Amino acid sequence: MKQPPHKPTASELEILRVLWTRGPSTVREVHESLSEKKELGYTTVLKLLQIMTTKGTVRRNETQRAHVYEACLPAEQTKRQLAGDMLQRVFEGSASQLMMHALAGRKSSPQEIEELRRLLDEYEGSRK
Amino acid sequence: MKQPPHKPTASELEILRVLWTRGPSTVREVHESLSEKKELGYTTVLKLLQIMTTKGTVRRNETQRAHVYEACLPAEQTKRQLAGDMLQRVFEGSASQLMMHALAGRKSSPQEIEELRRLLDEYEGSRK
DNA sequence: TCATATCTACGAAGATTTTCGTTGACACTA
DNA sequence: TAGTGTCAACGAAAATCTTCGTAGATATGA
Repeated sequence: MKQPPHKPTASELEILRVLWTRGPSTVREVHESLSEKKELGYTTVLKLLQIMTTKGTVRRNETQRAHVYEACLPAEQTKRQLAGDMLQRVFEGSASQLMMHALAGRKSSPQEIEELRRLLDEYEGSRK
Repeated sequence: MKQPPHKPTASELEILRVLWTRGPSTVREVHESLSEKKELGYTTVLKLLQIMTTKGTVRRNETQRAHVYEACLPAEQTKRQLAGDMLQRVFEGSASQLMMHALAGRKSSPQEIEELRRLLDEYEGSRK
């Protein structure tokens, strides 16, 4: 059966972000990367990766002694899922509301605003 | 001391949404509102509201036998916090990325796109 | 007043998440 | 080959979340 992709927890997301940027990595590599930001035991990362393996969030290559893990889904897809989930759960599906609240309380550069406009044009163009 | 507002859990958010739309409500009212969507015990809702009270997410008026609960923070503020949190945790602070992923995989009406443009103009205007 | 309904408080079970310690296998090196 | 370091597996503790049953207080109505 094909189960819907699990929504990653906060910790799982941190690990996924490492895998997305580094590409396939060993536990040690993921651990070192995360350690730059906060203290975290090696076996904690290992356990997380093992759990994520059973959940199907990541897969691993066991041909080396140090198994090599990688995300099953591309970053784009998971991010889209997360954004879509919040869109429904918090903003009743209104992208405008989401955007408005995301922009509020932070400083966006004029470049970013310009980029957003460009994206809107692009999105509109792609669907006509 | 002033503690940072707790990030509501999934269930707490469902309750908050009821309180935001209905305004101050009793447990029964919240329960009935939620029951339209899914089955849920009365005491479950009661317990949630009690927990949220200790967390400071909601406050209650106990002058009536049926206590009346209301959200401590306005919807706007909590939504902004949730959107900002995801912006950081998932999209490295890039609003463009967030919007792109939110728009992907769903159909936005031309009206919504127009609304987004309007919001950008407004946002830009407000900060010059 | 007595039965019934409504309400809060309490506690607790089960699930999930987050975190590690320990153990035993394996590999490198002096 | 003996010692040292690295690795995965396992189990489990602690925290948090989700759900509800039960008990006791309070109101209502016949």
